[in-house]
Amino acid sequence: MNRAAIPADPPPARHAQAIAQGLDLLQRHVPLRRRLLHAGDALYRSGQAFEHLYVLNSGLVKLVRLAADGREQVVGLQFRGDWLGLDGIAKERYGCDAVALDTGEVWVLRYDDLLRACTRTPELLKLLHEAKSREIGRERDAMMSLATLPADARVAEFLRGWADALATRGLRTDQITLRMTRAEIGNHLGMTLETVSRALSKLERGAVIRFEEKGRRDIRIPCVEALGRFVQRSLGAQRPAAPRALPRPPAAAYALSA
Amino acid sequence: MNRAAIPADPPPARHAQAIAQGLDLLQRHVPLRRRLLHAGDALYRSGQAFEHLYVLNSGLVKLVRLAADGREQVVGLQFRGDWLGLDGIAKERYGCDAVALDTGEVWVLRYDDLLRACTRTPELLKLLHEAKSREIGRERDAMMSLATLPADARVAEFLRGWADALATRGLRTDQITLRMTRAEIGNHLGMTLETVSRALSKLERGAVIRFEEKGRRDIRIPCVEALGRFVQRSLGAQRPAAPRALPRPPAAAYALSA
DNA sequence: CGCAAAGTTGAGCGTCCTCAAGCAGCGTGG
DNA sequence: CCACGCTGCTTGAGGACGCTCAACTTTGCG
Repeated sequence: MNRAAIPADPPPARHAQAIAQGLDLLQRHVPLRRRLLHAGDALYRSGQAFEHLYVLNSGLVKLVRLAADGREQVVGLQFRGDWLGLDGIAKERYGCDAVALDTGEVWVLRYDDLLRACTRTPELLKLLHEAKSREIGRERDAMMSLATLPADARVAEFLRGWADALATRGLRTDQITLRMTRAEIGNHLGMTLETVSRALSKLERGAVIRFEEKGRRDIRIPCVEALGRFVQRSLGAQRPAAPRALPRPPAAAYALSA
Repeated sequence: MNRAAIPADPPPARHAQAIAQGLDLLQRHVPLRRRLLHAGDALYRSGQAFEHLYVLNSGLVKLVRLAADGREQVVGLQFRGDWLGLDGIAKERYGCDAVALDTGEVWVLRYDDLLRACTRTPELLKLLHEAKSREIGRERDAMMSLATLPADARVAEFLRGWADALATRGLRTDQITLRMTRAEIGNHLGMTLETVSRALSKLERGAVIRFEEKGRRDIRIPCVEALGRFVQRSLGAQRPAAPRALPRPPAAAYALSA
């Protein structure tokens, strides 16, 4: 039926409340340790034995995956309310480094404690399931960005995603302080630092963003929608319509019901 | 400590048994419906209300994500034992299309049935958690491939991943039947169909793969390790050492314990 | 004040995309 | 049976996007 019409995400900033409630639920039902983070601190490292899950209460954490051959990539950024270490459950070893990019606080909980608490408090289990599900979805968006967007648009999309993350948490979205170097951003987005720099300059020339004076890491976003429009424009320039689309199957074989 | 030394994955084909056991556990404790799949059948569509989870018993399914602007991408392939629909839990709507690429059988289970069963049979819950965790890890590998490898190597890595998936399921890995067109592969890997074709030709010239006569979709892989070596070589050609590495922080701030 | 790290910008080049032509497999119908 | 058309695949030529290399500026810190 309504294929393209993906329903809009839930209300604007009711999310923020949901996150606060989730955190509250956690702290009331699961034994946890609070740990203060400073930029550069590692929560855990790739290959380390999995034992704890982490929930970020404040601050910003990057996830860095490293391959056996030495390649490494920033595969994700985590904000308040996000869970860390979920990828360690399957193999009983973490699959990434988790490194703080800013001061903050993380809640450390033993995985078995959490599971125990879940049996008593089913809402907790729901919280955990949703966190994982969300992570999967987010990663797929990142993949799609890498696979289908030109460099400029990828940077714009990255900023839009960051702004969204802030909005979801009830914070102002007209100003972002990037706590990463151009090299880190480039690594995350699959491009070089020079390309990131040029893309940002181009966004500035197009009045989509503005640099706050002093330091090129504070970015002002007058209008978040303009970022989305910039992405659209890059897409439209490539092809008249339906960029890189797959040939759609005959739309048959719905067979939704029994 | 042992940073780069990520421990090798569990024994060779004990995995196959683990998958079979998982499926058995499922079928014994969760009410499920079996559904036969034919190539082109859609299990579910993006935006549809989430209600069921699916576990693939045989066959091959692709996950296609579609963005609001019409872009779409094959974000994953699922084999026997894999779970489908996990991304629907958070938003209560599926985030992808799941389309069969081959004949097969999928087990359909109501999510709430599963959760109920989990309270009685904790191993089931463990199974579910692991499936999600594995999915997260797999997606990050895909991201890294997109972000850090040149086109040729991406294709090689794709084949290696496919062979791995077969090996994990106790199947022979010296022969792969690609059930996708070059366009689909290219879409998945973020390149055009022509580039896929050229990459495959190059792999053939390098004797890393061979085409089975009749149809260019059956690929023979004399030696899986050769694929990995091909990736390494593409990497080495780019830079003398440490391709696209991040500047590693002072390695301080371990603070593992209390 | 001076050095190191981060960022910007330009010039040249390589990888990959675009466009185009040709071929192979396959089902349909005369 | 073969002509026909259709879809999928391969290969080549040319061009564009993004990478490499390099010079320079700015910021931050001892």
